[in-house]
Amino acid sequence: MSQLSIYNSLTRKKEQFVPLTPGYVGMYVCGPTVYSDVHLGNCRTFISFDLMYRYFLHLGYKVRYVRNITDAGHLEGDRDEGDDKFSKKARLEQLEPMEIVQRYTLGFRKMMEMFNNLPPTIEPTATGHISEQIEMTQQILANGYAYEVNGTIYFDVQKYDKEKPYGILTNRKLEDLLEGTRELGGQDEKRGRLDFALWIKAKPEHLMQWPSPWGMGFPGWHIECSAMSKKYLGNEFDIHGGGMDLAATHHTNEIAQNQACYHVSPARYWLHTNMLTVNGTRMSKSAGNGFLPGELFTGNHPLLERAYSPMTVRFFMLQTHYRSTLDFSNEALQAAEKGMKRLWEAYDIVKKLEAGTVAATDKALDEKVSSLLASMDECMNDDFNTARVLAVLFEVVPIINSIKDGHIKLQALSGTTIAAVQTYFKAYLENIFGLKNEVQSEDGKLSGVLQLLIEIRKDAKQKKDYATSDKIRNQLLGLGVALKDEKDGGVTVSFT
RNA sequence: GGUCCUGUGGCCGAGUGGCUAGGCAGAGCUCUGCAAAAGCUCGUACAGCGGUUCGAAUCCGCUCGGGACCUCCA
Repeated sequence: MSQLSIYNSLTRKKEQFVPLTPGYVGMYVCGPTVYSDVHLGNCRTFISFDLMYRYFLHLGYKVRYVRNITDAGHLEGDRDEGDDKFSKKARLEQLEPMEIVQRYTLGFRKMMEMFNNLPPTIEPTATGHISEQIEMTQQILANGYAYEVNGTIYFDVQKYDKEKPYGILTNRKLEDLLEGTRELGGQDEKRGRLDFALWIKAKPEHLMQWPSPWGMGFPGWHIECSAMSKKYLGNEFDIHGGGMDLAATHHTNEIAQNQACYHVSPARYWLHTNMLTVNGTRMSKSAGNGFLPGELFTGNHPLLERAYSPMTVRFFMLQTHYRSTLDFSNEALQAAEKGMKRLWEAYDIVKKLEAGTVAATDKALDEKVSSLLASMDECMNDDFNTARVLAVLFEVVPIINSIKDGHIKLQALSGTTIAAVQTYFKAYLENIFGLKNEVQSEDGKLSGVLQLLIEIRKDAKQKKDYATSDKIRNQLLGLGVALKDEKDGGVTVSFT
């Protein structure tokens, strides 16, 4: 089997994945800022990294997956007169900042659960790691890469860039970056245009503030990830991930902070997921074109024709590679919904197949299926290409359906191959892709009622009383229960 | 302006220089009391123009179009 290779933003190419410690993976993903509901773009990133997390587990790695919760106030802009996001919202809603944090943290976790994302192994909060952030800031100061102005500590980007390339992650030169930045205002206390705050002095009315060697204040945005990744994963770890929009600023600053503090770049592999778009434009908070997952699940949004389930959305995302943009539309979602249904019905058949011990009667077909299955691993190892894995699964589907319909005999495939199909479908659909059947199983009493109706209908059919049999089928369909007559005389029930 | 990404059949989307991606929609056929599902077959797509090559959607150049980042955002 091939080795896993992943695209490293830092080197801009695919590299074979070699963990720092054999058998273990340390992965840090920038989590949400919990001052409002997560929108779907955020969810895409976390679904992408959930997929990677699941795949590492599938490969047998022990994974420490750290995803932070940003619950400490950051400035709205990079100017210190701005309110922080939490206290602003709090005043608006007459709530304590930590009430806001609590509400949206719970909401976020709920959404992650609905999408069937596994929880990270550690989910640290910024406010829970203030002292670590202060310590790191002190060390950066001691190392000479930061300076204090009136109780605020700034990172000295130009000094840093003399020793290490500041724009290494996004392949930019300092001059080019400076060119794109606005002029410093007259009263600005920063020395350099690109300098960013490690610690920010708080005004008395500021709701979230902590004591520090430089007076009361709060941490800058970038330092939390540096401090927490270092604490739980060490100075150097395997993977650091996040959305592409974080690369140029947040991740660039993280690398600079870690280098300035520990003289080493934190992560070996930097993974960035691409944006979700609506009508070709990026979905974002500031653009106001974002969907909330809840709106999607209820269909309650002007752009949505109807509701789409969490698994439909997850499947929809898996049909695209994580580094490609994905455009959102009703048509595309409906296509995904149908495709997933087809795949899942085939999976239901697969589960019921009885793997014999006989050799394959159709050698060619047996080999074809085997090689299809093997290619799934190849696709996944090629930078988590879920789109191709799905394509392969869909190529196996007609074979499965043909076995069910009797076009292909079960014995055409060897028992080993049948068992492999079962293993692969389960591994990929459930364990790696994290899909689950959303149809609620009917409870005992209703099941009995349904069974009765099916029997009455069967009797009617035998008497060629099609008026009655069609009435039962049509009315049940109207209630969301679809009956399908199978060739063998049986009936398949599915819920819509 | 700088740094990049991107343009694939009606829609969504993979794609290693040569072999059918796949899904959805559409057409035909088979099965079927009908329906649904399923199976089989079908579109001969790669923005345009040049170039490299025996051969390019895939490499190079130019043109046109779309997008991202450079400012809070996954």
